[in-house]
Amino acid sequence: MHVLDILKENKITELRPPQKKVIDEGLFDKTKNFLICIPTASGKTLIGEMALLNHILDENKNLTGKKGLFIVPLKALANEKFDEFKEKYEKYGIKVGLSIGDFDTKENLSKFHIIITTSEKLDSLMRHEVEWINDVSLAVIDEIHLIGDNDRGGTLEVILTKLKNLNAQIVGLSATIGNPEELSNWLNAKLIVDEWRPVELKKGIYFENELEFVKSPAKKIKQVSKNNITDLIVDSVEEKGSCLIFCNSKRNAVGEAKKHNLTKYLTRTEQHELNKLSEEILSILDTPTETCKALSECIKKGIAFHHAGLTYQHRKIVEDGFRNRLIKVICCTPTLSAGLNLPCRRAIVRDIKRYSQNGLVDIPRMEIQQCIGRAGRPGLDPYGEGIIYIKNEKEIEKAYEILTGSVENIYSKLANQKVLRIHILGLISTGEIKDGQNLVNFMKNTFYAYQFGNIGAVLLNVSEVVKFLEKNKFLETSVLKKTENTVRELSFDSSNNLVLDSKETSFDLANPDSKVEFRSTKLGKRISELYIDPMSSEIIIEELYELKKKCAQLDRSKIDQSLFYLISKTNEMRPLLRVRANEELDLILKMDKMGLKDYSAENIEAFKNSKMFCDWVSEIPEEIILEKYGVEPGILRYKVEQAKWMIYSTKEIAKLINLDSSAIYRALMEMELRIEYGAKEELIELLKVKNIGRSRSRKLYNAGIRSKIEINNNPEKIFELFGEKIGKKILGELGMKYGQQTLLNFN
DNA sequence: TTTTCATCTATGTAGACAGCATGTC
DNA sequence: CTACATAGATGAAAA
Repeated sequence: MHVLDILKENKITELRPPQKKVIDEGLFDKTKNFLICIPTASGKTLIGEMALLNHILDENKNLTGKKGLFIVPLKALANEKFDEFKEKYEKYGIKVGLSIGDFDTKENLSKFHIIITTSEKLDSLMRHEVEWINDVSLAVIDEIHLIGDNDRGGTLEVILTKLKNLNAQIVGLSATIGNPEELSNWLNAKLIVDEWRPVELKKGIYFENELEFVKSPAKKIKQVSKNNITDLIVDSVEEKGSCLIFCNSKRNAVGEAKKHNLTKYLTRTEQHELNKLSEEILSILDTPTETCKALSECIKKGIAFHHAGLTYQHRKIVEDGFRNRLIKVICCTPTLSAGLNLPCRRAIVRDIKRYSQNGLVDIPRMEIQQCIGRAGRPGLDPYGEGIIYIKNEKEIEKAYEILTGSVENIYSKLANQKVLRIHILGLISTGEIKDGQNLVNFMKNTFYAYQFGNIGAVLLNVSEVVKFLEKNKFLETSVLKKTENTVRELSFDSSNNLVLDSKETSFDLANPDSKVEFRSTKLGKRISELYIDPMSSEIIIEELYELKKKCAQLDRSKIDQSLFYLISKTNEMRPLLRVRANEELDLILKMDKMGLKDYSAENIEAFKNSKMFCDWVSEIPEEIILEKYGVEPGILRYKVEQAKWMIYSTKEIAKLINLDSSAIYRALMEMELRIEYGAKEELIELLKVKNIGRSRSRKLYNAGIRSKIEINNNPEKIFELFGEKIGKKILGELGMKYGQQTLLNFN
């Protein structure tokens, strides 16, 4: 078998039991779908890889011309797999491509045989009607149980429904779920459930230095401190084991890390290396923040924390330090519970409840199982220990139930209107759905319809969404029988405002005799491609018109602020920054000054958000922004990323509603550049040069160098400001980018 | 006087996908 | 607004 040959060439000579089982059940039959529920680290990915190779190469290891998709839930994971697959399979002539929000491999994706992507990006690609999609004969979906995720499950469900219609082989890789049969039946897939693990996992409960295992004898943990958890991690570190401690909030993760000191248990070399890491942490940002300092201090003591407030670089240092076994313990939030391959000896779940919109709720068992499942490093640990820590004897029973009971069922989240809005518009704007019958058929094929049987409620929901889309001129419906493929133009009134429909077409999706046809408008099509919620588009359009009315009296900074406020009101910008009690009044006063009268909690939050972006583009130093708005570096980056996307989308919408000659449009165009780097207008020209960002452009500007030409004319000054290495980079880039000869010779 | 311990109160609460066109500190 | 853990403040007792 050629697939197994290739594995052998990659030094995989023996398959693990679940992998064998899947092959025996017919993985290499290209028409057979699979749902595979096996523990993390038991070799799920390899099953996906085997399926990919089976499609892409024929018996003689020649390319078949077919494509396989590898769909993952996280960008970080996509990057990881991309590197891994390239390394392993490019030597066979297989081209591996990566397509995620931040990054597309340079060449057209049609050239690739394996495309690694996220579900949202795949959805977006399908909206752009890429023709290569028809060459896809296999889709491997990692963490397919996320179809039950509140926020993102709907998208996964839609792309799966589409993939089913494409007749591609579907291989779903899943964590343990309560109702795997339901999902596998919907997928028309062979279900494989296996508990096999490469390293044995002992599940246990820890209470007052007593470690009680579900199936093994209890163990008394030696008391070396006043803190139960310290004792538990010291016990592990003394046996050369590492620990992950899962906490329910960022604050708690940091707090937990600060509580312990492992210096006593470190060798001199380790201490030395840790000190170096600690220094490195401080050097990530120009001015280290409180978070940086805290992390740096902890790392010296052999312990770290890990959560979304850390920048990418911080996280990387922590993860690598842990893999190299320098960092002994990481206190983390769910950032580390799924995805990333970061096993440990002992996984400790410190909290079994967490805040949500409905107050304190139980953390889903599935998640706790995933945390616990991180225990056991293949080749390093004789066994792993997955432990729930409890503070109160009363909780013992509950913990036992979590460890031994069944996990939750997963349920379709397609009923959610927000999810439906964006997907129905998407389906109609690509022409996949042209009429009511198409829509009904599509909905009938979804997991939602399969799971709930009765499609009536779904259709009611869907009708409402269609009406919303129609009302806002994102699509048009007609009960006539004629078919028009052309995308409709929008109509505007004398003052150039979009004319919205006041009447609704009446149709009844549930009635097969009721014939209704759908066409997306230009605006709808674009919104679908921009990948934003149609409801956000509604907000954007409304607010843009409002702004247009008053924009003559507003100066430029007021327009900027209004634009930031506008995007902060969209769904995509959520969750917003929380407003603390002591800031509320101040914010309301500032809103009043802006002429904003609606002081609802939501609007105040949106306003706070918008202020932060204003400060960001006004070049307020990062550390001051973080302090002022109570955010952490990682969150600020994330927010800026969101804002950049929404500013772009707002600009595109402005263009379509005939605002493209207004002051608002010009502000949006400039803002697009400014938001990314966080800089004032005067720096825009400099920012366009590669290797020049927020702080370098400011340095140049203040030194009197304010254009590309001036950079090229003042090389000495550049070297003086940035040193030789960076100076060369900047000057070299300028020459290349603008097609001029680089005039200078540096030797 | 300083340190330690117990009690009360105010405070704040996880994560991270998407456009487009190419490279920040 | 949910309901809890935590940090910090306050005050009392011990050193």
